[in-house]
Amino acid sequence: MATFRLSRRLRSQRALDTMSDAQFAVLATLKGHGPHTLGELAERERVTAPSMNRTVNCLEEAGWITRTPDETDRRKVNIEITTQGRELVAETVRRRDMWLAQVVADLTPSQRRTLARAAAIMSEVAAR
Amino acid sequence: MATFRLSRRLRSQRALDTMSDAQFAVLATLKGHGPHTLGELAERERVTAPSMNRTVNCLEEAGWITRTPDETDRRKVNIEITTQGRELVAETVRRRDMWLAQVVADLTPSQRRTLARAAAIMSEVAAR
DNA sequence: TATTGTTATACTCTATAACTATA
DNA sequence: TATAGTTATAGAGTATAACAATA
Repeated sequence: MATFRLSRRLRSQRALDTMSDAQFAVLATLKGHGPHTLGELAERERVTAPSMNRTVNCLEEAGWITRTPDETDRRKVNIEITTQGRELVAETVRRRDMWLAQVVADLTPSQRRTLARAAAIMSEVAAR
Repeated sequence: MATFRLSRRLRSQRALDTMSDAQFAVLATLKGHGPHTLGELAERERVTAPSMNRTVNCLEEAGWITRTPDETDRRKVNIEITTQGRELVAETVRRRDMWLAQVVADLTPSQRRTLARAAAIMSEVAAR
């Protein structure tokens, strides 16, 4: 329950209210891990290809990403984040960091250490 | 990021694949905190009344909840979880607990203490 | 023939605006 | 007149099935 609550609270801190979680997740992946094909994005987000295609369409229309046909395998399409897309992700991260910084400032050093250790364990657990 | 990852992983453990998160959240609220009016549910889930109305419609058609006009204020509708609804929530909680139990079994006692402490801090933080 | 991306279709969640019934 | 719930309508995410282009 604590995980669900905190997740929801963090998610509410974003740069653009109009952008959905699904869209932002794709944008964050592209910014953090470079260009991906549609299939790679779909697999990474555990979503079907048509679903990811729709999300990517929205991002493309808004100018946050670009589609480029792959040179070597013409079936593939390389999806890349634009400069504006990068800035949007950065701004959202800044907001979340600001919110977290305020919250963490009120915690004791011991509580901070606990959260840091827990984060590592939680990531490990979620990967199973 | 750890919070988002774990949240997603936990959410994937449910009794009915066909039930959405929004529907399950309402059901869990009704089971844990008793009957609510439509407006109360909407406010609690931070969603508009029409949106909640639609979710409640689906739950009612499926037999997980019942609608009953309020006796004292006829504008209001009391929404209550059914016996089957209770069982569905219980089953989902069982599944999540089973998954968590398996995961936690592989952790050290120190790691478990860290997660327990972190959960309390995270809940507190999310409430701000 | 298999793979990659796309389109067609359908259902749920979300919202705002407008409407009904009740207070 | 204000409030609680509902319906109308529209946009986005999700899915499966079917299709086009390419390997």
